This record gives sequence, C-alpha cells and structure tokens, in this order.
Amino acid sequence: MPELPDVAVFKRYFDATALHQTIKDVTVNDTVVLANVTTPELSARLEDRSFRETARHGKYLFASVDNHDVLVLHFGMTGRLAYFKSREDKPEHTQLLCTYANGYHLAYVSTRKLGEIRVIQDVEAFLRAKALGPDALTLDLTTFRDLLADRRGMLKSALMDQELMAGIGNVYSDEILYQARLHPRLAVNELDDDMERTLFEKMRSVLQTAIDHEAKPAQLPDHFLIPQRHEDGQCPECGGQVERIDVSGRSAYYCPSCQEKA
DNA sequence: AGTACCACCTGACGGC
DNA sequence: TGCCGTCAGGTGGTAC
Repeated sequence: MPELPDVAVFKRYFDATALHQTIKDVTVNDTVVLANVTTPELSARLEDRSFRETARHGKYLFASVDNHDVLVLHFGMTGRLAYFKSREDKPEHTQLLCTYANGYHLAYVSTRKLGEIRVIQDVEAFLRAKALGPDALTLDLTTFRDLLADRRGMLKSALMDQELMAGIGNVYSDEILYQARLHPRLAVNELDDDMERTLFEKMRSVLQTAIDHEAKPAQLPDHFLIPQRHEDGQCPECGGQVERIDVSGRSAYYCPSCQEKA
C-alpha cells in the first residue's frame, strides 16, 4: 500500500503517538527487515532514548532520535505502523516493536517484509546514496518541467521513477494520469506545456486530497479512479469500463475513452 | 536511457 | 479440503 500519501499519514500518526517518550525496549521479529543494523545495535541505539521529530521524503519516513541517529522506515508493499497499549493488541507480522516507559508500544508491521529499517546519521547523504529525486509534493512546476524535459519513455514509468521524483507508486500514478486525462503509455516527450501544467497540478491535488482523506480508498472523493481499480471498475466520468494494461511490468488501470493516447 | 524480467517475501483468491 | 498458479500498492539487479 504505502506510497507518498500513505507514508504522510503514517508520519502524522507517528507524530501524534510516538514522539518524546523514553523507549525502554526494542524487539525485532525477523531480521530480514534490518538493512544496516543488527538487533543488538538497534537496541543499543534506541533504548533509553526518544524520538524527537519525523520527516518524510517520497516513501521514506525518518524519525530522528535524541542522540543524532535517524531511524529510517520504508514500508515496502505491506508495511504500516500501530500504536497500542496492551501486548494482546500486538498485530500479526509485527517486525519491530518499541516499548515505551509508559507501557505503550509502537509496532512496525509488515506481512511481506519487503520494506526495510535502517539507522543513519545524515538524511541528505542517504537521499543522495539512494539517488532519490525531489519529493513529489514539494517540487515546483519549474522543477517538474525540467525533470520531464529530457525524459523519454512512457508517462506512467516517469511518474513512478523514484530517481526522477520520489513518492508516486503504481496506484497513485494511475490516479494522477486519470485526473489529468492522460494515457499511461503516452510518451513523455509528446506532452505540450498545457498538458505538463495539468499533470503537475493533478499530481499535487491527487496527493494532497489523498492525504486529507487518510489515504483510504473508500474515503476518497467520488471522482477518483482508485476505488474502481479492479475488474468491472467503472469510470467515474463516463461510466465506461475501466481497463487494465501492462505498463513496464505493472498493472495500469485507466479509462480508454477519457484518457486519450494523443 | 528505458524496458523487460527475475528476485526478495507472504497471503488471498480462483480453478480443479 | 487441498494443491497450484496468479496476483498484489515496494525496490534492486541484470541483460538487452
């Protein structure tokens, strides 16, 4: 699930629950989610410390610790957070559990364990190492135009390329293209200035609207395509059948009559 | 540079 | 009920 809007909601959740409390215990379930630390190292880094603040870039959440470390959380396809009081409420597939002095727990939950947890000291250096592009919700129109200027290939692939811009995944790229009424396979260099502007504005509004609605498909506005991303899905605009095609190995849903290819 | 395909993981779902 | 293939919103590596 986690694309930019989801991670933005996780950040809000983290900020509302897990900051400024002393961490008394750290438990790791499966070390496969640990990218650059061992369980003992992670415990040593976090125990008797607290999280000071968080930041988000693309699909990454950064939680700074009051010792200059930064805990990096990436959620893969199935990751999420859960804050709860009773151990009985610990979700299945909890991979990392932080227990606070007040007895509450923060869990990093991931069924498929495709995400990762790491500890870094320098966020900027991390972003450079990953070669991540600017955050899709932070970049401005001029930057957006520059990024697309010397890009070839298909529109959907470009939106999803984390090195071009960070945060957009398979689902939200479909939504942005639908709102902009552009075909997912349209070549980037076929876009004129107006289409670029529209795409940029829809990118912003789609991401922000999703965040405002907790990134829950069922709560999204009626004119969104996301709830229709399935067999038998209907276009909110024309009522026609939503179609599924392959675009660079991912399934793209779109409306063939509203999203012209050229 | 961009695309296709595989790998990493697990669970849900449909067909037999 | 059980087994099997397929698919799922993530990234990373390799080969064209």
